Amino acid sequence: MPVTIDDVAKYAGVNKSTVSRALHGSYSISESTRKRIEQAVDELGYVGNLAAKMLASRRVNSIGVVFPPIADKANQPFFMKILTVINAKATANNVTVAIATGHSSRELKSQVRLMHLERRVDGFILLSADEEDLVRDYLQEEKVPFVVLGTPGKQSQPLNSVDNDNYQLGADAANYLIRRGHKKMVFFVDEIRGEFSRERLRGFLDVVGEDNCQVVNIFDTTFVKTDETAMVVLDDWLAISIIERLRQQSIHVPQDISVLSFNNSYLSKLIEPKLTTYSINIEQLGEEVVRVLQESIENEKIERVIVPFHLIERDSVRTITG
Amino acid sequence: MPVTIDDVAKYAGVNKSTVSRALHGSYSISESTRKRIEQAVDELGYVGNLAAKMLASRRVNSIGVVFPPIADKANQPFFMKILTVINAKATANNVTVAIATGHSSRELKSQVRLMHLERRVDGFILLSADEEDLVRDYLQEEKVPFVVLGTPGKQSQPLNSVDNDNYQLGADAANYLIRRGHKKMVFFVDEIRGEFSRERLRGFLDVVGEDNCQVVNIFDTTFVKTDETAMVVLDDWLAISIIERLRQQSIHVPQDISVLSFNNSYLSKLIEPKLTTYSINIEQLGEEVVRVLQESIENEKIERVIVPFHLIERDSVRTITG
DNA sequence: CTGAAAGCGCTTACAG
DNA sequence: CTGAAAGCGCTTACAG
Repeated sequence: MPVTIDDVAKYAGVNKSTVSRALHGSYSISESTRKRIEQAVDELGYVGNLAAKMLASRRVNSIGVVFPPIADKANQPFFMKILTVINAKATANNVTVAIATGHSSRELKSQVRLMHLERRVDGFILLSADEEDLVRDYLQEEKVPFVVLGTPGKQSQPLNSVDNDNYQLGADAANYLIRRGHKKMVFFVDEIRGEFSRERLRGFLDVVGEDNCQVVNIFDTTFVKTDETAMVVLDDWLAISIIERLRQQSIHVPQDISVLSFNNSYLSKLIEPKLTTYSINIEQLGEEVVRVLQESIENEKIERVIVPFHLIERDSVRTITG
Repeated sequence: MPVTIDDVAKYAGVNKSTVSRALHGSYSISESTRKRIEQAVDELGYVGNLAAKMLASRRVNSIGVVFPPIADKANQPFFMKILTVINAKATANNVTVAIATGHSSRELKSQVRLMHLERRVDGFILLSADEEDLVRDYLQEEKVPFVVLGTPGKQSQPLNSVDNDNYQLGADAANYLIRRGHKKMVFFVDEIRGEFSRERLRGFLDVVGEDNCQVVNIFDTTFVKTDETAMVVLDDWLAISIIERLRQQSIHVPQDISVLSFNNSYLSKLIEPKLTTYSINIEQLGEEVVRVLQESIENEKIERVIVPFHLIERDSVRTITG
């Protein structure tokens, strides 16, 4: 039989309400009884029963992390990494992480709904949101605390989000390439990724000008390089597959064309040439998203946080002189 | 205010104990009152409060999934996939999934310990176990139900596990290559992955014979191909980086050397040549692991399950004739 | 087949 | 600073 708060109280010779208070710091307890209680807890190896706490306090100390519908993207390494960071941060704050995964937005929503109705979690983190997003809309409707990671998409009311500044990221990429002497460029878009792809493209085009940039869908294999000297790809993985495609046409990177990509993933320094890529600071993204959620649970605050990025220069972009 | 079981009872004109029983199927309830209760549940939108259920029933309906210490491998796509499968299966059985991640075995153990002591979960799934494994040992010591995915490593008593037959996998790879005419081979091992790497190697060597196989550490870049015509690599990702390394020495796959790898990952059909690789049936692995855990929670049964594998033939292995 | 009661292990006003 | 009591929302013997 696990030891209960009553055992501790008896052992320390106080009432269980005193034990409860001593264990929560914020109440005034005499130094001596606190000592005795702490000792009792130690000697008995007491750990509070979660269910009882939840029931009595109406707080769960658990958050739900909602993955994107797996078909498109859930197994990119990004999601595993961010999950790890979120869990670390949550654990440090004494909250556990429950997850929701599914093949469709509908499935996800029904999981989220159940988790909410059963009061399994205090709030949710959406690891991504589509333009139309059942989960987001449900949560907003029900006034459940949540925060979306990345571009929040369509929203009826303001909501919590933690994001990179994708517009700025695009603009920065453009400026970097121009500084290295590039004039004509290709920008590969990926329709699946919606919003954040569009934002980066917008930032990029605003700097280089539409006339200097060919916009190509990543899955369009009919693309032919003309006078472009650089290309921007939304993700290291895609960059790798494009580099491979080009190699088969005897177009080499970076000699014939430079490649600038995003995410600084594991793979980006494993392949040849090592990729020049933007690091999107997953660590900070994860910490912020947990912090924002917790504050929102506490006091219904709404925040929009932008996390900075930085460029990792490696070998896939060359400087054009003259 | 959420609706409670009392509301439902009042609405249906019965006692709440009757409602509780009606909702759990296995009790005998007259058809008519069951109807009325179900209707009340629908109209009121009742969903049971989890904490109250847990406290009263002493069951949690939640399982913990423990990731490997992230440093080495947690962000391989395999883990994301298996998590998805586990979650799907668990959800179908009305149980939620909580996770534990960490940078070290010690960190992981302390998370697991807390989850257990607070009774947040009924049992655990270890996504991997090392030869020496603090988490496994703790769980075993405390008699907490758990199952390990993959080779269970050192164990003081029998424990639940769900695994591929790694020995058989190695032997199968050897037979396949021999059938395709290969005689001299290289087997790349990866010390990080310990046990399952060793098992596959053992199966492989037992078939081809030690004299016909050069065993090379994956991180040993001094490897020089001599008369070998085929190599076996533990994982698609590693295969890709080796193929790249060889290409720089103008050794091409599969013309100059064949490559056989494992996991049938996302990447394996994206690159050139498309990889011939073993599919390890993640779907089934995930379902089994949940089933075994639940049975173990129910009735303390111990099981050891082996999940079959199959080969996906693509372009990286060629047949040697003559 | 159903009701009344006790109990799961906590928290938190209320009093002093 | 501390105790006694009520209550959180369920489940489950016990009785009938």
